[in-house]
Amino acid sequence: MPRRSSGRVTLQHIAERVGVSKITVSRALREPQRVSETLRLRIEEATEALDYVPNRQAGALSSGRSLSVALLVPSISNSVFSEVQRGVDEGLREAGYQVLMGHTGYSILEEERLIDIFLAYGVDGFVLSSTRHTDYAQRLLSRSRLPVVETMELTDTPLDINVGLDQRAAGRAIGEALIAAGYRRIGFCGARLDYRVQQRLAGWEDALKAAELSTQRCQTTPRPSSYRLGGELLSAMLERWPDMDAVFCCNDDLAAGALFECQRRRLDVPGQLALAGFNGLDITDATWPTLTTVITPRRTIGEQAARLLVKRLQGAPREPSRHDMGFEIALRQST
Amino acid sequence: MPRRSSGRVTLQHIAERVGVSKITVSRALREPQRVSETLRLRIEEATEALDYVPNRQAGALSSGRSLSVALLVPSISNSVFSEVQRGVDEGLREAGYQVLMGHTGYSILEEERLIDIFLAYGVDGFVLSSTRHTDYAQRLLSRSRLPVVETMELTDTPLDINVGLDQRAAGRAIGEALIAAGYRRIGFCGARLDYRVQQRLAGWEDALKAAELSTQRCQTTPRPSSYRLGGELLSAMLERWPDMDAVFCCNDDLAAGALFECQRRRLDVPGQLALAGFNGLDITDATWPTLTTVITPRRTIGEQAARLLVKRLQGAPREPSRHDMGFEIALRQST
DNA sequence: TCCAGAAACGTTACCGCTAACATGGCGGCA
DNA sequence: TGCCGCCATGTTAGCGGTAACGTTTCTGGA
Repeated sequence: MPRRSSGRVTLQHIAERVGVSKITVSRALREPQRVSETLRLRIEEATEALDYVPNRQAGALSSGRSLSVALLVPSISNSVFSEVQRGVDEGLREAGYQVLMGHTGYSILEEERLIDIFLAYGVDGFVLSSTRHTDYAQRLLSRSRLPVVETMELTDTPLDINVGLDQRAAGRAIGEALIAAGYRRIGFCGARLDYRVQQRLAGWEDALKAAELSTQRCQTTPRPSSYRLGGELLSAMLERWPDMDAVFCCNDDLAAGALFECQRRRLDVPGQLALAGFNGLDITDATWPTLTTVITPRRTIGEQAARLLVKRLQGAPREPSRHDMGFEIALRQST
Repeated sequence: MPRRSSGRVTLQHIAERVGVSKITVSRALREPQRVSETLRLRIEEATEALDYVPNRQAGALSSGRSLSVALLVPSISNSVFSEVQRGVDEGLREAGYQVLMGHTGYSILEEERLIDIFLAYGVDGFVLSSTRHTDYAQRLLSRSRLPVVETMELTDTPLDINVGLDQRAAGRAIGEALIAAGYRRIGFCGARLDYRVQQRLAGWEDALKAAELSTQRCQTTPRPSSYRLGGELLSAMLERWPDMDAVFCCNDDLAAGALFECQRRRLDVPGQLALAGFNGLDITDATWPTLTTVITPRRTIGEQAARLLVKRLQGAPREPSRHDMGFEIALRQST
């Protein structure tokens, strides 16, 4: 008993039109050199004439490979990750893979849910943007035996491939840069407080402690980061520590928001207060004054993740590895 | 001859463990009320014990529904679309659908490619963020008979469902607002020049012509929008039309960039030059001075798109419709 | 001339799941 | 008691592809 026929054009339709078997059509489309020239042309013509769209689900079910990869990012609106996404996308597209993106909202539970979903979709690999996962997520991943790239931060215990930068070292470096520039009463302001932000904070503390400076000027909140929040945090800090001469903001959004607040208060930057951000988003190079920041190689991280993943997808053996992509301090007008 | 068994846990494994047939397991998971209480519990237990992950590809292949929907946006880094995405995602998740996102880079050819790909993945519907498509894309969509929502802008000839706002009317409204505020030598600056920007420009011209003002102060470029570009365009405009007293930027990024350029030039905003943006991104409410803009209901558009799509996915009949979600002029400090 | 081997295409049997129909058992009612 | 109908579960036959192996035809060298 035939089920409702979806009206969809299948290999069978093309095969009948051309007068061959469907496996031949399948071959003509996937391995053209294995089919005779004339037949291949006739099949191509029929394929176009019928507007054939292959059914990847069927193909994946049969072959065990879906030619797709899941990319999980914490946030879509955060342009930090859109850069990573581009790198990943570009690298994987070249190799014939489609990237399916999900966003976790900075929650490892949501990450777990997405891993489950994308496993159900039969992806061939994962690019994650963190090194922290739930136990169940780790079990699912290791059980699946799929290649996994953990990005953005570095870890001593990678699940598989790890591509990122040393967030703590970067935090320390910007702290040292501020100290070198002569600032002594340096504050830290952080939002969201995910693991990466905590690492940056730890690095900032490292730098200040090494210079025997006080690390008390530290204002944090679990609220998500935004321009306005940058202004609010800065206001609170100025109230608590009026003598502060510099602030390292855990990301560029906060730094820009803090800068706007300074403008509102007619506070001269960097004359009365120096500001530094983190990531090197476009805005840091556009504001007046331009913002000192830590430029993170997001695009490169994405590309490298893609490159290593493709190697594994094409059969390279699994061997846990860690790739430090570094960072760069950009001293600009705000310090 | 058995093919390589993937090590994957299937319904069959659970069925054997519990001692029933796999269709019963399938039912227990999808329609729990159709299976006896005791059996259901045993099946649930086995499912958890084995970390069963269903194979959606197989399910979709068999049932003809994948419970997934494609959302195509022009750009991921543009936060305008991340808001739309959230609305869509939320609405569809409630109904049990997974959103698969793709980005077209503002190219209808890339959109066509993605439509082809997502059809191959067997999505059950599309949310597009434009009303302009290639002929082939339109053919594919109409052939597929899948529900399609075209968002962001309005059209007189929707493929199916259309949810958006009247970009031209919005452009006209901000033009009129500037005129009402007393400005007479009003410029327009636009980047990318996609269809929506062209509509805003047309609206701006409508307003100026209606007030018998010159529309010559118009600076455009096909380059993608960015903060820096806003500064560059403004510089060029100030050079060509030193008498200009207000500028409507086609989006908030340009407006913010223009504002930064004014700060750099020590040009008082709004005293010497008024600025207006478009979209109502967070930044417009954070800068100093805050930026006048047109607030577009991006989140609402996404939610409404999801709501209408779900209705169709659940069987509502197809009837082309157009939904104007409006906009709001936010007069702030920059004018 | 003969035969091995490659090239070109076909047959069969699945991948994992579900729609549709089939079956057996039990309660309720005339 | 007998029959109807429903509830819980099973059987069969695919969905649209592809892996693996088979068959036929062609080619060329001993």
